[in-house]
Amino acid sequence: MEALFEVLAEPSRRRILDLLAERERPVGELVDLLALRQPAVSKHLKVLREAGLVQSRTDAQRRIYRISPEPLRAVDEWLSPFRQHWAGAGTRNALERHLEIMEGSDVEAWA
Amino acid sequence: MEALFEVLAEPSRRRILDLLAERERPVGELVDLLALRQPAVSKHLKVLREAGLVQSRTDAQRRIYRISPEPLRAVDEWLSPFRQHWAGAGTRNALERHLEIMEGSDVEAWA
DNA sequence: AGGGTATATACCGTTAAAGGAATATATCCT
DNA sequence: AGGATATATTCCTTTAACGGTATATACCCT
Repeated sequence: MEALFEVLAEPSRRRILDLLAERERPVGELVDLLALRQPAVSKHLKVLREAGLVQSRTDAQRRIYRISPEPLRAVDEWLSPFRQHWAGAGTRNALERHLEIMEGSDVEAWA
Repeated sequence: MEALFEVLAEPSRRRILDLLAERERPVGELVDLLALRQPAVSKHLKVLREAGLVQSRTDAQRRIYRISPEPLRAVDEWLSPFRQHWAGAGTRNALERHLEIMEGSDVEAWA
């Protein structure tokens, strides 16, 4: 049981998701696009399948994969608490910075 | 140079970000909250610092850490293409499913 | 049946991440 | 100065992810 974020940590796997977000594709097409051998791609697809991020359907010898993005909601939800910070201290305009200085907060001490 | 998603793949590091999202904290407090020894926590904080996800300020012997969520915007942006799918095939209502069946699409073949 | 194509699985070797113990560094206090 | 506290760093061991080659499986076609 691989955890969602671990699954997404692999760059090739994110690339596969990007490619499948455009349209569904057979394994061979992914192999062509992904500087990886076919077994490596199949293994990544297995991980993605087990994470519920892709689904596959059979077409003769080929397996057509498509995206199944539902689990990504969890990532979106995990981000929620941080979105507030984006509008807050992280991104300050000149006025806000000025007010902080007036109040004596030592912004520059942070690194 | 650690890539953002790799940094976030570590559960303890995400937990640290969650804790710092609530409020800034010294290292010792994180150690208490995180079934990990102090060196391990310091190492995770180093990784988070180098990813620009946290900042630290000195308070006598202590280092107070706070969140710096700007880099998380990249995650948010990466998710964008998938949000459309959430409202699309991923989450279908009864009518949409019915129409697909009428059109002969074989939804059940996917897994 | 047998050969060809497409994908999955098994079995390696290599590499690196993660955590612990020990130690170094920095700061405070008396 | 010297001891105490807080954190960072070094070194080591264990574990597992990743990719490759070789092979198995499944399906097609003649």
